[in-house]
Amino acid sequence: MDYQKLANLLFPDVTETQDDLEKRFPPRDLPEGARVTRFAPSPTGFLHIGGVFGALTDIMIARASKGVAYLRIEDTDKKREIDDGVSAIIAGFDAFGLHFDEGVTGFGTEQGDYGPYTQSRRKEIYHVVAKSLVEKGMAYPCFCTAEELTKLREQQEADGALIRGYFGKYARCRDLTMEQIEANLAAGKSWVLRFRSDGSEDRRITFDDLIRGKIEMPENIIDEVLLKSDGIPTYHFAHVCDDHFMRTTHVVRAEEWLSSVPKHIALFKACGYRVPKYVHTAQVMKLDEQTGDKRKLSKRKDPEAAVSYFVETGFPREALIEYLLTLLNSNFEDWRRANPNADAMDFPFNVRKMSNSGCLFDLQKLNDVSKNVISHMKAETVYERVAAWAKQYDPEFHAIFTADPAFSTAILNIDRENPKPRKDIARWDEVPAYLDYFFHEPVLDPALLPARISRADAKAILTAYADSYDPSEDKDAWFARIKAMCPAFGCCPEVREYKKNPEGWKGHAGDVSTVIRLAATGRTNTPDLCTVIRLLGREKAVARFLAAASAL
RNA sequence: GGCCCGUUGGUCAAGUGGUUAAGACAGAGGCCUCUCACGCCUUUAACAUCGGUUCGAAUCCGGUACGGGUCACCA
Repeated sequence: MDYQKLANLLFPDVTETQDDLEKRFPPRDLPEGARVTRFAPSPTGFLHIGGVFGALTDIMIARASKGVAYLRIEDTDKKREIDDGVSAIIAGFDAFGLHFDEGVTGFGTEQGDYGPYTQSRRKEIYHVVAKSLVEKGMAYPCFCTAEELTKLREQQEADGALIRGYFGKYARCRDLTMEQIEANLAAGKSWVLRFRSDGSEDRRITFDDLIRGKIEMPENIIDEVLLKSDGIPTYHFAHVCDDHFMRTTHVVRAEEWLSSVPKHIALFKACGYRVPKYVHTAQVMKLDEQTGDKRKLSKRKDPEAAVSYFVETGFPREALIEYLLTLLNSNFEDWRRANPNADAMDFPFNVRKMSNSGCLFDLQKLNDVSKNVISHMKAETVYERVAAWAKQYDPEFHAIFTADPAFSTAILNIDRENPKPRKDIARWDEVPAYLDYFFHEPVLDPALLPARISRADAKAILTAYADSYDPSEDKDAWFARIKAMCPAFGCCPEVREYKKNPEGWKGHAGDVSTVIRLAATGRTNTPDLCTVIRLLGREKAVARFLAAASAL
């Protein structure tokens, strides 16, 4: 067989050689030990939480080694592609403040010297490599139709073949003569380019996965499709070409790819490329409420799988990143405690600390992380974030919340910016209900009054308090006055004393303040009441006391 | 089914032959306290299983079970 002739027949337009490509995409000039990673999604749907997980891994690995992380779009499957797939990915990363150093940076925009970073724009590159493989006799055209392949599969199943696929004696087109190929081509038959595997089923290969360690597998024997009939490469071939010429050092991908590594190694070797390091990450799972089993987080079944869920519910982006980092490297939490104000991106990430088993996505833990993150924010920041969230997802609240920014900021500042800040808020969508009583007149539910306090007493307490309320009092003076009011209503000024002798009193200072709290806010639990009332303003507060009193 | 990966408390996990088997979230109890939240203290709870190697095994080896992945002109 004259492979050179076959190569020219198959790829008449290809004039470049692999050497040309090597010159076009020279090795990167990076410091010793710098790692080049890539995140390579397909634009087939919304950005998945697993995508953020993977991208974050790429970025952290690159950052910790002063390397490069780039974004490549793998749009080789035209059938599954959706229209705004790329923008969904970009917007998703943007929402979480994740930025790549290189690659696709926006809608139709790219940056970096190793592009294009969109596979559909790299056809010529793949064809150069494909042609060279044909020249070396390592790839051949296959004219089998879909029906023939289906039949082949059925035959193998019927035979109970242990290994299934296009290989060995099943590979009908593997040994076509030049005349047969020319005839098929002349007849206009469509063809794919297949790898001519020289693997053997009783040889095994070993490789190192940075997370899983040494792995041994049977050698690849399948004549994998390299180029589909439309000339677009399959994932396998594109992976090899791109990661070589984009000079990727570490291929980070989900563990579902683990079993195709032998295929990829065979291809790298056939092309004469150095095999990159592999990092196969465990998948993010969730607990199926129906079956009680752990299972892969699914785009269809689990709304929280889409990153848009976190945007809509209003988890701050930092919280999701922090949570993901704790999943990625469990010592992140220790580091965070030691460096409470550091940028999460400066965390010294270690690939080897990554877990090798799939973890459940734990919303409760995210909640906790988020409360901590928010508690460390300044009131102004919280205000801005809530306003931005509400603008899109709760316009009605947005209107009242932003009507008086100084007031809204002040109420968000209660018990904030001190060594033990409150941790009431985990997500922005909790804020409207949390701050409700500042914006709407509360209704006092008599059922919430302390059982020890009669309605008549409550009414008297409120009337008396409305009269004497002095907004200039600080916390101590404020509570001192509450205590001073107690004896008039048969209540004990000191809770501690009351507890020692509950029989001697109708109630205690806490009960009195509960009545006031109910009148002012309609709730039994609120942040520091003194501040709440002061922020309400004397007029409004007194009006609430009197309204509640008359309702009793 | 073949091949591969995995399995430490409810969850995330530390741990690489000798530990009272960390820590965090969640749960329970308590302290603090005007309520709540915060903080602090206490507490419940785990090495899938069976064998082997070893003076000694969560750690090494093998079998079993269970979970996950993969076997396309999808990625």
